[in-house]
Amino acid sequence: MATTARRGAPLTLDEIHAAALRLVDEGGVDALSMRKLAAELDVNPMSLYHHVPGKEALIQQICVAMADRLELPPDDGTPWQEQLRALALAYHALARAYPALFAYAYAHQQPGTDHESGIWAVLHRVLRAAGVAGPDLGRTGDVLHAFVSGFVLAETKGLIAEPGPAFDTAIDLIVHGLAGRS
Amino acid sequence: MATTARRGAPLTLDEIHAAALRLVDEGGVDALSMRKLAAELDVNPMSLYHHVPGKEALIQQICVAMADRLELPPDDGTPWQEQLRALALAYHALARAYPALFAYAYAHQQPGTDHESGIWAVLHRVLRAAGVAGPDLGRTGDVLHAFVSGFVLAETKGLIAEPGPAFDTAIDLIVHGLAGRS
DNA sequence: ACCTGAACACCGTTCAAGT
DNA sequence: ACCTGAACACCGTTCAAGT
Repeated sequence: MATTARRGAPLTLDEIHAAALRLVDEGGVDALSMRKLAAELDVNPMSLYHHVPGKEALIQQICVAMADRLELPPDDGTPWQEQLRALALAYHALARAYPALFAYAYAHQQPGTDHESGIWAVLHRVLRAAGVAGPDLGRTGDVLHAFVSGFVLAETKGLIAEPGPAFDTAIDLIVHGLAGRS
Repeated sequence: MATTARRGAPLTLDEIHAAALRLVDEGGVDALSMRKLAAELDVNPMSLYHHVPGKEALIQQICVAMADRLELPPDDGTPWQEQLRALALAYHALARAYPALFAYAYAHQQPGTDHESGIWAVLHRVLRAAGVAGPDLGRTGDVLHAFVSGFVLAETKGLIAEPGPAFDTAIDLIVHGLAGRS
């Protein structure tokens, strides 16, 4: 018999990730413990360590799983203002889908790790379309990423009184700021 | 004798806060444990609970202690662009002084708690000077706070490649965005 | 190869007891 | 009033042992 003692099927990394995402979704990152996760999967806590190096690594893994779910807007022919708004909306949607994990990912982000996969390519493409070039490109990209991250983070925390109008205000401010720079 | 068993002087809330800030400063919020804090103060772990309701409350307390150290720029007669920059710089300085705690405070901020004391008054004053009024005032204030918070957070995390120029880019973008709105 | 139980070194916090 | 020791219910993780 190849079946394990307590479960019908062997433990899977995807299974672990799904359960971990569920726990984090329900009670925040603090609610994720290796022991509770194992209980959720009906498995001995130590079995997890055969699929994952440790708790911190597991959290990193579900962070990139979240980042992979970011639906980057395609390069349709629409003006850069609209594409910038679409990108911000995608980021916004991701944060709303995984509020707790998004906040954790932003707070624990490391300089090297590029958790957002292709987001930088899209952002730079849009900025180039807006006429940003040379050394300004990298700086403006960093700034806009920080701005939008800060906004969606604040929004998911309930710190924005009127999220809808405030989102428009935010995008308008960025668009006018980009258009009106010296 | 009024002296305690292990220490010359009785435990003080200020003493606890100072030690907690030191621990967080050295190893991040995760490095703060009631037991390590007690050891640092040469005291039984349980003694802390006579001065503080619990760990989470203690962290909240040192967060407001940090917020109190925010040096808000005075209302000199300088143009609003300059005052906005000064306010952002003050926020920036606070984040650099307490990087770990600042990130924690932003990630765990609650809607009700106004951790930043007078910052909103200053921000709204500057925005009014910039010609923002009516329902735009609250929205724009929320947006700018989130933007600046996001930027200084990213900066303390080392996510901004060129912090100096990027800060200028960020302020310029906001200033032009405010000036050029419809 | 995959899983497990016991064990180690930690946590935050309660409670009854000390002075 | 302030402090303490023992205890409870948790953690993450190592390690040797099972199949």
